[in-house]
Amino acid sequence: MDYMLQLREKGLKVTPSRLNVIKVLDSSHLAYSHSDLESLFSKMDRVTLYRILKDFEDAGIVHKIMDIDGVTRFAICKSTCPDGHHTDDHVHFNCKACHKMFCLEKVQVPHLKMPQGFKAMGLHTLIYGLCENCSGA
Amino acid sequence: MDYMLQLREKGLKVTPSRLNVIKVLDSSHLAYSHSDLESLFSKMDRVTLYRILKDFEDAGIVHKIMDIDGVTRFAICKSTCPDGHHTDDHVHFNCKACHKMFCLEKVQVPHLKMPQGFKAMGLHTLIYGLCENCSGA
DNA sequence: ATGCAAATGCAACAATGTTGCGTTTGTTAA
DNA sequence: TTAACAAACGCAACATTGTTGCATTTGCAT
Repeated sequence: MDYMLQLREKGLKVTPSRLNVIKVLDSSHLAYSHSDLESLFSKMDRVTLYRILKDFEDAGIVHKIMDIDGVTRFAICKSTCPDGHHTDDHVHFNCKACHKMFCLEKVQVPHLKMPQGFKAMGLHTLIYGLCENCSGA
Repeated sequence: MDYMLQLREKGLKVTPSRLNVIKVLDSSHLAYSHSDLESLFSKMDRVTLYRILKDFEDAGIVHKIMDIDGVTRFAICKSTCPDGHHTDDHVHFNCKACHKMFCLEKVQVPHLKMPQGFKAMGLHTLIYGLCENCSGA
């Protein structure tokens, strides 16, 4: 594992809890809710998990997004984001059936023209529908 | 006012609380948070406000969106949405400075091509940056 | 004016997220 | 290796947001 390296590079101490969280998130392109992770690591304190996710977000290791139901979710940053400032303009897909949330890194979002006076700094695109498993395709 | 008509058409009884809420929302293209409205109508019960907004959403009078900070907000539906099923695919703009949220009805979102197997049913586009007031333009 | 269903207010609860503080642990440097 | 310090952790308490049940009030149709 060079998760240890990755953590140290960001100035974060290597702890079992952090390694567990980063391992799970990095091994899929799904966005996990806090309660997903909480039940996955039942012996970890709830507050510790909040703090780990916050630290990871600040370090640019994960990004936080809202799903269609207003639940906050966390996913690994595949493309390296500059610390603190996430450039995760990629599309997120939320399945209405299984409620999983996918990062669709490859879908390109065209630039949108803003009305006079509005200065865009970034955008979040959330698509909902049926995922590959649930669409029966 | 024909807010009364609008409410009756949707099968909702006309009450002072409902008239107040619909008046505020309809008189701007801003999306209001629950706490915005709560402090605006301080004598209204918190639960009543939740229920009014829920009823309005079900009736297609308002739509609910998340802002950039994960706060749920409500805005009037300008284009008529079919009851219960919102087609509010328009863009929302969140100002990083004043935290206001605008409905940009006129910005068109191009159709995005999904990866194999993913069936899109709708999308939310949230742009953040500086609004006309805060950009100094 | 009357009656009924719908809307409201209140209390209690659940879920999610935050803060403070004492204890434990990772890391650096002797 | 060990000692020391800062960072991370666990726990308790609290804040905010949203939900549910029930008794009371109110809008509206007759």
